[in-house]
Amino acid sequence: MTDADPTMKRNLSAKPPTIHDVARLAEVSIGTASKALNASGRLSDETRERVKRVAAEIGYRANDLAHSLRRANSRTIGIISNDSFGRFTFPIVEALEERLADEGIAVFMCNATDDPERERQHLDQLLGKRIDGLVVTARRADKRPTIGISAAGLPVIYVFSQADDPDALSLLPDDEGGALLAVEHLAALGRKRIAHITGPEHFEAVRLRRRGYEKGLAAAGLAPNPSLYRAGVWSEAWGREAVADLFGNAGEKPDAIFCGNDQIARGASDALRERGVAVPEDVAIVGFDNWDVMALAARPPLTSVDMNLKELGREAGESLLEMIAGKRLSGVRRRPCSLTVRESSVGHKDE
Amino acid sequence: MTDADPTMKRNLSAKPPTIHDVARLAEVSIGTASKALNASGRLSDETRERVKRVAAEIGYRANDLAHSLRRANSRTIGIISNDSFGRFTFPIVEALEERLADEGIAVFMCNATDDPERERQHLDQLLGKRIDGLVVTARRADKRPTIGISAAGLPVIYVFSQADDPDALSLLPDDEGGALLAVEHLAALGRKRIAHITGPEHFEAVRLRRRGYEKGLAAAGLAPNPSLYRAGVWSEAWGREAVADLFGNAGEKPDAIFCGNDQIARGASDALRERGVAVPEDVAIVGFDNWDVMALAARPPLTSVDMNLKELGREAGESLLEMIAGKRLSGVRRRPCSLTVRESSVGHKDE
DNA sequence: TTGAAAGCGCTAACAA
DNA sequence: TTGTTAGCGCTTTCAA
Repeated sequence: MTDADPTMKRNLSAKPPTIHDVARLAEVSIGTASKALNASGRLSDETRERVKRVAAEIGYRANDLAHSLRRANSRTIGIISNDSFGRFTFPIVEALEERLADEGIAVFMCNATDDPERERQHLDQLLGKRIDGLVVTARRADKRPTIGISAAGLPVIYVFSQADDPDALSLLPDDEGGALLAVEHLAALGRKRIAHITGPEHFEAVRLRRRGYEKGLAAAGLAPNPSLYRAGVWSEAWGREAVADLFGNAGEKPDAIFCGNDQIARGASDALRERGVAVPEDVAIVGFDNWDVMALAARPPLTSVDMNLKELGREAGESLLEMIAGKRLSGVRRRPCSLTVRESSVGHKDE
Repeated sequence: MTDADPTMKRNLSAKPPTIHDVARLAEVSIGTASKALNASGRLSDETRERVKRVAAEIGYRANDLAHSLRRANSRTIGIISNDSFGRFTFPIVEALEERLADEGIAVFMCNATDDPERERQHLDQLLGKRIDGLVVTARRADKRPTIGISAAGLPVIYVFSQADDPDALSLLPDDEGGALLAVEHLAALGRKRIAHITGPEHFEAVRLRRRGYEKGLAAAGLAPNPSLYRAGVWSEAWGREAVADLFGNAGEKPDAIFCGNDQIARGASDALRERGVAVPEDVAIVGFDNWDVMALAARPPLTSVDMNLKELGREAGESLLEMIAGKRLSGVRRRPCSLTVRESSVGHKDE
């Protein structure tokens, strides 16, 4: 695999051309070449064209390192995840990167996977690279310790992750509002006995979604029934189990289920079908996350709350840009969720 | 949200301390300070300690930009995905980042989402940052055009993505070998009529896995039966449909199904259960990808081929480091898959 | 309109 | 053992 042919050896000494090379070949001074390439200052068109032509010919690309050294900024930011990048952080990071790329800002990606030592190490490295800003993200939307920034004045944003420092800016989906949307939707369909099967209560998102669920019931004039609320884990198996429990014994059955995520919703949907309960005719289902893999594969496809993560990422980029420009932002901002309606709540659309 | 209190205004002029500051406060020359902090050269312990103490006190962190400008390397690499980062690329990128972080190399993340113009733009930016190496990745393990590198000598690795340039290094999972593992496993369990339900044939992975499937049959002395091979799409619905087709008409039924991915496998598994066919007693199932969300939620959990993507990423990092060190690597390298055995092929483990 | 030169922060070669 | 200085590639003043 290793090529020993010396003529094929990659030319390690082939350094990229510098502005000095351009200036020499175009027979102008370095200062003139710089002016020509940066379209700044007064210069004859002839000279400018000549310099540009030479630059293109030799494939000149300005060295951003040198540029950053002169200016105080690196046009670079860091994004650090204290849990492995996953399903939730990914759309966020992607949209953020896209927004910043528009401004010519590059993104360093660091994964600290809940290892504080590694986080510190990454942070130190990023600081050495003189990043202009930092984004902290996580898998769980719970509070995390404020990042130990030794560089005062570095703009920091927490996305899908909440700092315990009130001076920091945190960007989160509006879990409560999302849940409210779901319940309003079910109530508007005439459902009266709306159950809520959700994840572990140590997640702040679970508590917030529950609050939205209860507000939704109240707004629809429905009395909350504690036996229709079930907290468990984030799995399909739990969704099936909770349905077995809710429908297994005598007593009044729910006519709708709002689930804490799409996996639970899918499990619930499967369990209902297997019991011979029709979805959505007998029981309407709404999930949370709008994760296509789950929502579309379920039978019928799931109506689900969408956290608009891409939008969240784009906005994080926007805010970071503002902070880099000198604006001070802080506090917790929650962005609205939306509802994607499919057959699990409204029946076959074509019928 | 914007804080107008001037005393709270972040100190934009608070530049990070330089080695000059350290030298001044420690009352030594800049050269001495540098030597002390880099643990190089002869120096009195007393001076070295004093410099280090001062550096720690004022929170000095060397400016990597200046450092990189002096040395020819930036200790930075770029990773560019020509499709959005997803389920497959993520573990790869993560492991790669982790491996490189060990060497103090930071990773720029760029997403080009099949937009050649954006890819060019990102590449230009990365070149400006004087990256030491580049990793190209993609969602589909098919051939892609060699990246248009104007910087001769820049080490490039294609991971989970294959360049059409034979001089480039591509790192891929061994799809054929993985399929072989699956079929060997099923044959060893005594299955004789092994079907293969898979994805679209325009994927190279589909063609390779089919070849592995056929080799596996041959190795077990089983005659290939064209009617047991079904190519379709990568969805659960297709898995269900193919099962309905395979089991719907008279004629001999398969006693095992090797599926092209876990979604198909799950669909197949669901369809079999709903037909009253027992898995694995009547029909054993093996999936591909070992995607926990699918494999563990299926009933029973799926035996599946694991592409060892983390390992692939780690190895990509390793190879890139070697290339940066001057080694020339090229060609297509396929890394072995492994088989994760669960109840869909061997029945309840506890019984 | 163009050129010369300082300096961003750092390291390394050389001088003291 | 410590200090001085050139120079990495760039932009920007100031001078010509």
